[in-house]
Amino acid sequence: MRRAFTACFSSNAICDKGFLGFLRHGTPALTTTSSSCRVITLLRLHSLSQSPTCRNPNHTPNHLSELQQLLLEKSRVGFDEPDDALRVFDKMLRMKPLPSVMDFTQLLTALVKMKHYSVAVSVFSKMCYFSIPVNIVTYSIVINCCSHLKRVDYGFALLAAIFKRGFVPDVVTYTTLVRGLVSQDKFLEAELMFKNLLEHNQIEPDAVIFNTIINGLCKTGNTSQAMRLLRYMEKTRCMPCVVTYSTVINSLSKDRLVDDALGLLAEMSDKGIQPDVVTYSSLIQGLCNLNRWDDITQLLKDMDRHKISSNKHTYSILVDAHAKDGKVRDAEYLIELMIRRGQNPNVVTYSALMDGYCLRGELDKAFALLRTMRNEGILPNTQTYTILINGYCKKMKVDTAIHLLKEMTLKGLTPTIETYNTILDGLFRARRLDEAQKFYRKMLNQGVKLDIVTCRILLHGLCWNGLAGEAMSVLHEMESCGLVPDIRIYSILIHGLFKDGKVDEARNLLHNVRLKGLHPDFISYNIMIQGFCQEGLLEEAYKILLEMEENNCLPNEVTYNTLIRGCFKNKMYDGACVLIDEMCAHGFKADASTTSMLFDLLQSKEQDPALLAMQKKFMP
DNA sequence: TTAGGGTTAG
Repeated sequence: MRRAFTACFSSNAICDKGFLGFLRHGTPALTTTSSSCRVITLLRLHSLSQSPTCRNPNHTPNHLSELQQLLLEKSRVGFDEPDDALRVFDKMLRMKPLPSVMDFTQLLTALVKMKHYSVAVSVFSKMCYFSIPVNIVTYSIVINCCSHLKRVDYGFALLAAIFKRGFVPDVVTYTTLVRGLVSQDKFLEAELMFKNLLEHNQIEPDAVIFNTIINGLCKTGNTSQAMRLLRYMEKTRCMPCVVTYSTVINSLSKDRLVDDALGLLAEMSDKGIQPDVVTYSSLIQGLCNLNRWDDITQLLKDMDRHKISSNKHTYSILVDAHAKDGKVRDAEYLIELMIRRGQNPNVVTYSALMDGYCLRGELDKAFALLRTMRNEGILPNTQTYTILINGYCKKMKVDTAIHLLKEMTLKGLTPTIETYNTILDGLFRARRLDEAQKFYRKMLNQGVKLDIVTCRILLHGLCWNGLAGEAMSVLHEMESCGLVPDIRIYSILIHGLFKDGKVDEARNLLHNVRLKGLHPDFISYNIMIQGFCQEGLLEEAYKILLEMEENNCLPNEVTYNTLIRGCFKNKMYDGACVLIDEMCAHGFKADASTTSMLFDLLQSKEQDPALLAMQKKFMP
């Protein structure tokens, strides 16, 4: 196990196909599939390419104007298949005179609309090969494709080509690159590039490039800086727009600062900037996270008043919130409602409902929903399977979960680290230790990159199965591989050590936590109190209680209940009585386990004076 | 100037 762990953390080799490999990889085979629309398209183009050519520059040949109309239409609605676009491209190559740069860029746009970014890149490379004229717009489109494919490095290679060919990149070209950097978690580089462009007057910044940077700030957790940039925009010629506000509102909502977000909404209205469905959906999401149902109703009414219709996103947010809150019937009703209002649920909507079923343990319904999705032609994705796998694992049906993992892989879906973590946890919880360790090794062999959650599951699994010693060895391995354990990892281990009766080791680890300057949280403090109580070390448990108060981590209901039960167990009824009074004074209540313990004690025949006093107090 | 860039959901 330890060796396996080391192997995982030291193997970070990345397979890089390079630009050509990437092009080859991205080029689909020019074969198979047909649809009525495609046939019509091809017939039209066939007739276009057969028609006589016209070289009069003052007169657009009929076939070209037809092509332009077709491309315009396709760039609006997209082709049915990428193959269609490629066939159109081949016909265009053979046309005389050659269609214009704009015609070719419209073809690329159509591919981008269909999200066939790698196909668009390969079309571009063919254009270069056949010396088809290109311009800065063509380059910007292709850079955008590279950004979407998370290959901003190729985007920069294209920027070099732009300079080499004497074109001048404009604000759109640079915005695309900035966005590419942001989407590849290179925000600092994006910010630096933006600042340089401004300092050297390379661009006249517009709202879009500002919004891209603001979005980057939000994504990197700098919402307050994003807010400052919004304020800065107000002082410039390009004023913040609905997208600027929506981006910041979305980020504030995610940070649980929904009241600030609502403040911005009011500000927008004051300034005459109309919020749209994205603005409202972001706010609704924030309110859902805080279960502020009344405010959500209010916002939905506001949307109605302003004639802003909910879209798939809005409904999915609402379905998810209801499902997570256990209100699956309401979630089902919302899906019915969205269908009635002409919004078809998609994989996100159904997966959210499925999560609700799984949380309630209604696995039959969750599985039936998977079938419904398939019948409706909605393909379940990795997250759908992960939700279902999680549902089965929580119900200890790990074999079904593993079967689903195989099924998703066969369907060409790539499980994520969350999928693997879920199964690993399921195996440990089902106490199928050998299989868990085997599964873990398989994860490593397949090159799955572990995260801190995997480590927690592994350590928790070992501790849960009475192998705290082994878990400690894994911890040391983790540290030697450069992974910094957090307080949750230490809590798991301290819990495990106490569980195995290794009190001295638990104490040592606790000492290490303090030495490392980590701040224990409620959970870790409560674990320690429980551990000491279990061992009859009430004095040490009480010291932890005092430490909590000193460290501004005030004891909660769990703390008091744990300590009180510890007192009962160790026949320290006086102490229990004082703690009960203190707990009540703080507005906390005895939980089910403490109450039943107290009830049993009061029923007992024990003649302890403190117990008799308690009897008088609780059963007068 | 009929072609290119920015915000939301599980």
